[in-house]
Amino acid sequence: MTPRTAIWWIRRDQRLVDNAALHAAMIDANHIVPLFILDDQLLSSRYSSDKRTAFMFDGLRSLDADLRAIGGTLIVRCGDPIEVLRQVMQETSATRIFAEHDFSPYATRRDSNIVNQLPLTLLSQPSVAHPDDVLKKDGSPYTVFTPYSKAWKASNPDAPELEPAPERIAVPEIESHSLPETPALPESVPFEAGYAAAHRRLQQFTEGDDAPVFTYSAQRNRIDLDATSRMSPYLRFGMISPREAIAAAMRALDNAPTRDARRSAETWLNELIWREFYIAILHHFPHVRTIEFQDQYRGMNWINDPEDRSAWENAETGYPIVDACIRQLKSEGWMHNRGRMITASFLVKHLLVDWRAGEEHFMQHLLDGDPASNNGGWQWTAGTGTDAAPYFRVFNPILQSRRYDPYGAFIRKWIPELGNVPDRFIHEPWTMSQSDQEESGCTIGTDYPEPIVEHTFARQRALAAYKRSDD
DNA sequence: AGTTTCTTGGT
DNA sequence: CCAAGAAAC
Repeated sequence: MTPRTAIWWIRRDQRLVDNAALHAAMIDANHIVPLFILDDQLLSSRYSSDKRTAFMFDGLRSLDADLRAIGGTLIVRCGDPIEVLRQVMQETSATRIFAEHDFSPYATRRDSNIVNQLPLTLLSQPSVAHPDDVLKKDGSPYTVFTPYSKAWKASNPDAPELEPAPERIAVPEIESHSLPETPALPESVPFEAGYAAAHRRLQQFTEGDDAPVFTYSAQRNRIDLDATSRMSPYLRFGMISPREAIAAAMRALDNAPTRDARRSAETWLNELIWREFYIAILHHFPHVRTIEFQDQYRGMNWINDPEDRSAWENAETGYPIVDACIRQLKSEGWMHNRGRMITASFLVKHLLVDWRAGEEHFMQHLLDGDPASNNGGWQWTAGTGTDAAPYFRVFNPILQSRRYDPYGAFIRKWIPELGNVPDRFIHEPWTMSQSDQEESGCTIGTDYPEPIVEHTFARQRALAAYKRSDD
């Protein structure tokens, strides 16, 4: 058989199972170059993150192991993608390049340039529904989630069939750079990179009659429980295919033992569709990356006090739930979604710090940091986005804390200074009397900060600022 | 995917 | 006074 070589250009599809680009490459050719390009442009961006980069390198090492198990190896090169691709095509006589789409703005620019110069074929995913496939009747994109999700479900009624991993792969012997060992992923990060770990977590979340997905509706907001899927870091890098997650959600829908369980599975499926919604929003409205989707809020008078911003970033706001969530973010590289809403609302509304500052901080720490979802979430909280919360929805951090960390277990885990504070004060420790402070070994202002802003005042100030912009 | 305040109908 | 629901922010 004459050798025919194709490049599988790996980007956000770091897996062998259900990989459209790999599959297409293997139909086209009998020699495959599984190529990952270390792109300086991306690694040096101020939105990049040491933890996320370390997680990605771990994932690539895991992918390399998976490739070696079927007779191949991962090829790593550094440099400008188009130059690297040209060079590798020349070295291997590869005739075509296959990659999965990446709809984020930088990737779109990069790929449309390369498509014009090299035989690059882009395949479906990372979203199950291509952003151009779920549109209103008049051909315009949806900007409200519920109708979008209805159209999405109508065009994707059944669980997708997954493409299995290849059993063998033949990779030409060419030079490969080794991946940097540093920065290493800190021990405190509770995510193991790679497909095997992702698949295990997905199974644990969705399989069996007592699977967590069946109690998701009731428990997903409980910040003190491990009741969410935690799939986001894996989906971020395609360490598992979104189709596999969606297939699992649809299977759970079919297998749900009770009406309540079915509703729960539906809720989780909707979360996966939110991800697709925000990919589509960023694709159709790339300007949301820099400015507000709703133009009436483009002239907001943010206070942007640097001390407030740094108090928030350093978990020193004096609101235990906010500070605990920020500590979780920095330690685990992940934050519970309820925590994301609480901390984001606090920064944007209580402190009137521009949402872009929070977006950047999240990008610097989240393993799952993704331009589409992160921007969508921040604009949602700021009330400036598509289908966003109306501006007057200001979270009360004390109420949220009581409701979603009812025993204060999450707060105590992350803020040991408050470990002996009685339950009735754990959500607002500044209300302790002098003697309560002494008894619990926590003096407010010394062991744990005073609240940097008073809730009722902050709420009124936010409402006024938004109202001014709204008029 | 919210919170606060006002209104109503009960005691 | 209180609870529940409506209305406003």
